[in-house]
Amino acid sequence: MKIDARLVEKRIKEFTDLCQQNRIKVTKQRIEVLIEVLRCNDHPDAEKVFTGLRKKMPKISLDTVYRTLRLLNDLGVITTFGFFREKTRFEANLKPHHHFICRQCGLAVDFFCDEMSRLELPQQVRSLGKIDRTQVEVTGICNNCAKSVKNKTK
Amino acid sequence: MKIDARLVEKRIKEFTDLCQQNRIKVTKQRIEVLIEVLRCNDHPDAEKVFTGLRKKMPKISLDTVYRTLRLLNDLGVITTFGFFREKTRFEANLKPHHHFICRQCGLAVDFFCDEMSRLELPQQVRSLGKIDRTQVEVTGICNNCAKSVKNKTK
DNA sequence: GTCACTGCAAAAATTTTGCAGCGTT
DNA sequence: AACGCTGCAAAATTTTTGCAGTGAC
Repeated sequence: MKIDARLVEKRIKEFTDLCQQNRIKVTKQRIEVLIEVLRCNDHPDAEKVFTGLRKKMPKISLDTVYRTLRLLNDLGVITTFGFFREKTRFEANLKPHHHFICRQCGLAVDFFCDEMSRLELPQQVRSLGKIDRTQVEVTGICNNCAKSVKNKTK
Repeated sequence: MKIDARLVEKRIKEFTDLCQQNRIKVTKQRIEVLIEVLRCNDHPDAEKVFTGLRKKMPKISLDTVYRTLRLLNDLGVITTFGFFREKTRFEANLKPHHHFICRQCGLAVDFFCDEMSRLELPQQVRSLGKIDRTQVEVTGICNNCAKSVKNKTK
């Protein structure tokens, strides 16, 4: 709940600098959405950001929150937990394993790694509850997508 | 693409046994959904399972696929990739870190662990593409939820 | 035969989009 | 002053639910 004002200033500055570089406007709503995500350290969804913000900014609309979250995510100012706008995906492989996921196309490849599977969790984590599964998620851009990105001017 | 018939038999038997234990009916649709998820090794979403199945079973409906996937997931016969029916969640913490997530209530706690952050990925994985992030996801039941579950007869 | 399951259609929930007016640059 | 952004409402997308008939036990 404690919020470090200096950190918030720093993160806002990072954001406004990025806006200037990208000719994106700095608006009250955008600043407030960023502050709200910084303030909530419990990985809020769009709805929670929205209701949290309404106390300070009663006129903000849910779609602006969605648009802003996407913008902040695209700029790399915030991240998503799991994937952005992804449907639920299923898998039948119940053996302990890990994933490589391409954040461009969603390609998901299973891999096994004894070293990782044997990892001991810090006591601090084990004390949070009963652990069922420890899984490594490796995120990146797959070779296929890397090829197509090279064609565009990035 | 290669599908091991013996493995499929084994998994179907596991499922039918669970059905008998739980007085759940074994239907053609349920068996076929399970086979389809076993057959797709690319972590399909409900829509993909549905369209894949329609070739064999043209009358199956999308809502049956959804219902069945949820049932299989609840029985522990399949898993989801990320979380089932979860909204997109955001976080402002950009430093490399890991998560404990309660699969009951969605509680997400960040934690740091040098040993994990320093993990070297197998060559097999690094060759899949450009790696941006390696994150450990620990899934379980948090202490709070464990308490409330104890009250029910499980 | 019973009652859980399916398919249909319709609803709920989540996220996106078109548009007219407003506010940042 | 220009034009990107907001809020509204409406649409699109993903997932769930009510109901009458069907099929598993």
